[in-house]
Amino acid sequence: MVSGRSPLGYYRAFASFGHGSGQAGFQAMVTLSVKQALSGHTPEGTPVEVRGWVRTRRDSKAGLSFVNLSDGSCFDTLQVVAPASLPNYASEVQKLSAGCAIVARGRLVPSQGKGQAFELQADSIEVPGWVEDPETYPIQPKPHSPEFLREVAHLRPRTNLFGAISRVRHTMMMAIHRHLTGEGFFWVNTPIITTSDAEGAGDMFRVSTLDLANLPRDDRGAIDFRKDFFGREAFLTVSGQLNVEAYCLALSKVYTFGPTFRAENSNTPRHLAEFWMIEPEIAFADLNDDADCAEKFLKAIFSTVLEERADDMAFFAERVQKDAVTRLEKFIASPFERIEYTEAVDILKRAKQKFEFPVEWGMDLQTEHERWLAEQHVGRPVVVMNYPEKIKAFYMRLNDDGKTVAAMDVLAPGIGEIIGGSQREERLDCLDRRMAEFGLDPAHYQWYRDLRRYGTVPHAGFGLGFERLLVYVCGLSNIRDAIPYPRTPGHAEF
RNA sequence: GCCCGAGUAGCUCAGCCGGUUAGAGCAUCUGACUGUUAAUCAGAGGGUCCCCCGUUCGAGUCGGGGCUCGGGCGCCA
Repeated sequence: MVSGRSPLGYYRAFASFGHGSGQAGFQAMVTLSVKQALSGHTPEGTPVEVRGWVRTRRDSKAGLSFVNLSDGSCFDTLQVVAPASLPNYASEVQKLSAGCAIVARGRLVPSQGKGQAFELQADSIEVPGWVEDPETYPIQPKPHSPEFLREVAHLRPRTNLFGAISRVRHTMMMAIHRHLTGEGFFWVNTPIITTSDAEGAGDMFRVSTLDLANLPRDDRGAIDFRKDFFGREAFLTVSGQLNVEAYCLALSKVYTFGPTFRAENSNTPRHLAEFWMIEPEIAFADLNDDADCAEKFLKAIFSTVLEERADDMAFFAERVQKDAVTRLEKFIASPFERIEYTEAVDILKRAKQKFEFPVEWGMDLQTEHERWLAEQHVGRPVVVMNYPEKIKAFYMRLNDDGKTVAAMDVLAPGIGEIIGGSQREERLDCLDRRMAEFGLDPAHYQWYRDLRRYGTVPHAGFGLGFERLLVYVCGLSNIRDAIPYPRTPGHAEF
């Protein structure tokens, strides 16, 4: 909504972009988005122009047609009323079908029909873009399966579902930047091309300019990457965390937010080869500070989406998942529970619930365990803290018990793990010991070790897959619908 | 990568134990009707039943192989 702006001010803001302005006694044409047209901020009778794509057309023998127009600016469509007196009424208006691009000019008036407050009484309708074969245009005014729409990823944003997802996606991205900025964070753009296997986080995509048909070889017959573009092996990033730690130990509160790549052969509704990840990192902070940060973060993002995209969220609740709105509201209102990993294992072992996988101290929790904890046992989001050191990454801080590291997972009802984080090992000797245990060559991590040699401090952070969060917010069942052009094993169309 | 399921009109699907010309809703086109709301009513057009091989007098239907899609698991965010 365009709150805090007078109708007059709104009008002025757009009048300068209109046609024929500056003539005395002539009211300038105002180009409005559908959202603006429906907002009620434009004085009745103002000459306006709206542009978009036809969703449906209904003809009336009373001498007019109703054209529902969408331009993506909001969930709702604008009803354009086209009188039979238009010169192109029979030749064009009555031939409009779903997907046609039109420019409609006329006056905004209160609607005589039910279902909308305002409508456009058209003086003219231009059709810059026809649909060449209406019968085979894939997007019809009816529900389509997400599976089918994945085959037409270039046209699916024209549906209610993907329009809503796209707007919520944008709103969430902006909400993340706004929230973290408000908390004093700086956005650090860590590299997309990397030469270190950041944390063994997964298989990596190789970046190379070598001629695959004619690879340079060294003395021993191995591929000579010294001849490659960067003079050594290079890959697409699997995480910006290690790089952002350096900026954390200078700017105190930082985050990465960018594309991330995993070359794993994962064929599930929860995995993408290319996705966006958010990784906040805070200095002078321990695991509890990290959990506080994560809780505040999630609640702020969800609040913003509910506030700014109420129209789209109402659609998800109506058509995708009944409790799409209420569970976010419940999430926001619930203080997170915090339990120790060791305690969680005890609870799971005592649970009457039968699990497919056994629970044993030292094993990572399965999705079924995580969901049972959050949904059945606690009934709200829960942070599980301090996991066995053997199942967690090398950079996580060893606890005093010598058996666990300061790692945390945020588990939410409905999905399981939504955030993973940890306090980082800031002690050089401990870090070196853990790297040795993981078989990592310290020579490849000199700059990372330097951070522990020069002004090291306790610090912590977490990682969050953006599309998984979007799946949760929208109530989707497949992550391939949470990103415009999904990349998965065997798929990089479009 | 492993396991399971599904491919029939533009879309969503029905099609029994193998048997005549493969159906419905929506969409499209034509007409009727109407300030209409995924309008309604009537009619019409629209099919390589995913592909190949096999069994059979006869295959959308049964068997084998392949392809594609979906789900579960693993890896993980």
